[in-house]
Amino acid sequence: MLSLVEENYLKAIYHLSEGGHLQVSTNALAEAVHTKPASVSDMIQKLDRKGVISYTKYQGVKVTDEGKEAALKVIRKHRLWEVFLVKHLNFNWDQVHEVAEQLEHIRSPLLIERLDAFLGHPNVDPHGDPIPDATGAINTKPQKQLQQLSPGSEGVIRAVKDSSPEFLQHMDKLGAYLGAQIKVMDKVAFDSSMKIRIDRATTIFISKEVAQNILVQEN
Amino acid sequence: MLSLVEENYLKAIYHLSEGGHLQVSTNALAEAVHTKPASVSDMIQKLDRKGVISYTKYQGVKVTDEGKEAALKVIRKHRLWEVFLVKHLNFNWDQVHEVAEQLEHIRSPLLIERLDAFLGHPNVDPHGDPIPDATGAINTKPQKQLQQLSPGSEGVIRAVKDSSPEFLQHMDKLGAYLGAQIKVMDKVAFDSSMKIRIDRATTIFISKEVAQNILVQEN
DNA sequence: AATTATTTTTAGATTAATCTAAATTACAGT
DNA sequence: ACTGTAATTTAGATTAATCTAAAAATAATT
Ligand SMILES: [Mn+2]
Ligand SMILES: [Mn+2]
Ligand SMILES: [Mn+2]
Ligand SMILES: [Mn+2]
Repeated sequence: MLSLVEENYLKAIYHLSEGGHLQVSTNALAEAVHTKPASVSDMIQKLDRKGVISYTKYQGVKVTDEGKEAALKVIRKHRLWEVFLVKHLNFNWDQVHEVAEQLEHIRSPLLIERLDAFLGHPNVDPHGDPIPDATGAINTKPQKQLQQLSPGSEGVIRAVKDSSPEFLQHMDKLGAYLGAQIKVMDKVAFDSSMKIRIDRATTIFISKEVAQNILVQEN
Repeated sequence: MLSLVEENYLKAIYHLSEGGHLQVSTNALAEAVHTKPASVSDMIQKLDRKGVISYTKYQGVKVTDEGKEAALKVIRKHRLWEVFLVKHLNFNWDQVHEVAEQLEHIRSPLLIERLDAFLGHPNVDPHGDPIPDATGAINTKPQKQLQQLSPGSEGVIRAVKDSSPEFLQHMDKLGAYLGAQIKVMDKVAFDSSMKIRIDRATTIFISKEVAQNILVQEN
């Protein structure tokens, strides 16, 4: 049984190790959970004792199979709640994260099972992130950063890498949304910025930073 | 700003003082929040310092206006979530309390406002308890304990005083539900048990204890 | 390889919430 | 008014989560 705080640490470790880094460093984790490295050092020893991560001093941590299962349960809840907020309570996609961060800790197997059914067993959240099923299985489709496409190629926006309100509000301003059809019109070699056409209608310019945070399914 | 634990104490104090007792005793509160009197003694001093209750040593506590406002916000959330669970997630009325006990602490003014609208601004929860509006106003209708009715009188079940799973499951077994039409057929002087007819169809016997926990609106 | 610099861990404190045991106050019945 | 019981409060500890400052280990640079 993990506390709310322990769940947040575990989820952060899981997310940090998703990015390829098998060993998650103390400093990176401190940054992610907004605490100091000293606090992290204490906590990872506790999580190691609980068996959800494996930790060797000065070498960082790694989630165990048991830890992965626990992390995925929290992530599942987080994303299902996000779907509820957007689909049924008319939240915008930039307003859901903070609330879901709280709701993900509600303990009730029945609740999450019923919520999932109520929502029609969605497989992605409002940011395009996949929702693990009750067993923890994730349905992951091949996606590329928009930045990696070359002029002429087309695709559909499927997810965003950055779910911060700032980025999402910028997306809204650009008229870029999940499901939008896009075509790369031009790519500037100098700064990797791009000109893209959305829904065969409007043409916009986006910076490299933006293009890196848009994930597309290529046609 | 109150912590989750402080919110639970405050809500308990509010509920205990609803029963007419203006001053809530340390022991009663300890029982209600499942802690020891020593812990309560500490906590009520803190809540007094925060201005939500007024406390004089050895004399018990009383919620202040500010405290009442805060308590009603938590109660509003608790009851709205209960409605959601029953109406949309198919929970039975005996399954909602524990989960609502957690959900009532989620902090998001937007969430509760939207949830209220989504539910169609209900004014009672699944146990017939009134739901305070956003300003804290409660719409309270005249209700009597079924136990107080005399033979021949009729009415409608509007609420239950006891929301424990045990009592609610017993209600289910009896076929007694909110909105049911009832008529008192007979009342035994010896033990105050009653014979009542539900929906002009089935006749059942109920004990004094049961009759005291059923609230009816008399015709 | 030796010396810095960085990262990580430990030591020692702090705050919130709880407990047990002891001290105090209030109340009730003679 | 006195005395015993019950209720309440205080004292002192404990656990979880955090912090700052200092020590130790690792990594990077001459
Ligand atoms: Mn969280
Ligand atoms: Mn998301
Ligand atoms: Mn609660
Ligand atoms: Mn209720």
